Amino acid sequence: MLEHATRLFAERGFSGTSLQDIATSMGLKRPALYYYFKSKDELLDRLIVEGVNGPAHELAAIAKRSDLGPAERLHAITRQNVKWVLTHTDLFLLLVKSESELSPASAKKFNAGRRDAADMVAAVIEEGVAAGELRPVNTRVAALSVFGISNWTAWWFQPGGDSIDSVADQVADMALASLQQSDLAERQAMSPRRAIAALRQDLDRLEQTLGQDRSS
Amino acid sequence: MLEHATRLFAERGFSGTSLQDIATSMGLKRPALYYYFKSKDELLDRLIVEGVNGPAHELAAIAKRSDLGPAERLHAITRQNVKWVLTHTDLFLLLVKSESELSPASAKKFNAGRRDAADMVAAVIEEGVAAGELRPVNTRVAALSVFGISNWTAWWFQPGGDSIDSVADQVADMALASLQQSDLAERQAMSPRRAIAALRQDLDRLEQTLGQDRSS
DNA sequence: CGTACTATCTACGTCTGCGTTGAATAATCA
DNA sequence: TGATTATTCAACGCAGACGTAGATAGTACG
Repeated sequence: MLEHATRLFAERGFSGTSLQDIATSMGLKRPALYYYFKSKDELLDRLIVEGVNGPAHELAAIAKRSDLGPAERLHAITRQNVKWVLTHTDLFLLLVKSESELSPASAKKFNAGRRDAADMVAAVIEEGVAAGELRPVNTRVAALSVFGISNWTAWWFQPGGDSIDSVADQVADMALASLQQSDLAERQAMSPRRAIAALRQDLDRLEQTLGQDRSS
Repeated sequence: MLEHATRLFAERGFSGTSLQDIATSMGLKRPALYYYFKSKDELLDRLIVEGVNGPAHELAAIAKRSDLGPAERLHAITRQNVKWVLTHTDLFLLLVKSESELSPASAKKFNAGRRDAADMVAAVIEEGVAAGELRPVNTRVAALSVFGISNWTAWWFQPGGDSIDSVADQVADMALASLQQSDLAERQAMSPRRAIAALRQDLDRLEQTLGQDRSS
């Protein structure tokens, strides 16, 4: 029943959905709903409780993993975030569309959660820049852009088409690539010793290619 | 006065904003508004008329420019799109948040416009992939992701901080980088003759670096 | 069988918000 | 200055939506 409410609120907005609509979609009369919650506002609060800190825990866990480099963590975070958005699309859209109608307490938690998430991603990017894996950028803009590419999936993903995993993969690839240091710039910045090592790799690859191409 | 309505609708949603709210924000009584429009729905329709095909014209013009390569056009389109979103934030948020409350005719035009824009960007990306400038990807996902990174700016941009132009620049850089062929992958795909030329360039750069570093 | 609890309903009260009407006031023009 | 037009208002009617009260039916359990 919370699913029905979440779906309708996500589609038509909180104010745009009457309890009558929800009741009808469940095959009930309107007063029956008051058996489950005290008021429409309390219903909204109950719905968003699961949403405010939904992905925060998992994202923070990824951000802390020391076995991955910053770039890998950024990729994993983006991927995980897309997967959460696409498996909780209704809840996510409800949160975004009805942010202004939240109770003050919920709104506060909501904004704090968003800020924390952005700070967390910004920190990972900052780290990646320091390590030379990512391009030097305004980390706040970069972090929010990563959320943008992830969150917008909620507006266009269609369950019938591509799988959630394949979309999450490509979106995470793009998010990482959008910030990753290009090889060219990387080499210009790297030490002569490392540059020579990179050139040797290139030569190895070239040799392989020519070996395979012996027929031509 | 249309500005007042757009702003309030964008903040609190169409259903969430009463005509009383709008009147109060303008220092008028509610019935005075009916001198300017026939009904609340007509007001909404009037507001979105400018929005439905807002950036479409300019974006299409960029997409058609033959003096720019696909990658450059993608960058320009993204940049222009971000600038439009950030100079029409209220209108944009109104459109996105109240999509479900549009009149059928407006909703149809709105969806058609969105689809056209996505197709247009997808076509540019497709062209870029064919030209080897962009990575091979699902062009639909890629195009919608580009819109994601652009559109999400509406949720976080603050007029006080970075300038619209600087944000648009960085976002466009990221959007392009998210799809641009990396040097490494490029070399793996390139012919041996071109690979050797690229290696020679690398050596030249290395020689220059060492020449400058003679003191060490 | 009777009590208690669950889940739902019909009917009602109340409030908010939309839209209308007719009149009053201000601006403009002849 | 008189007439016409532009702009605003107070008062009203009405529909829709929230919330409440009390009744009804089914179920569990001693």
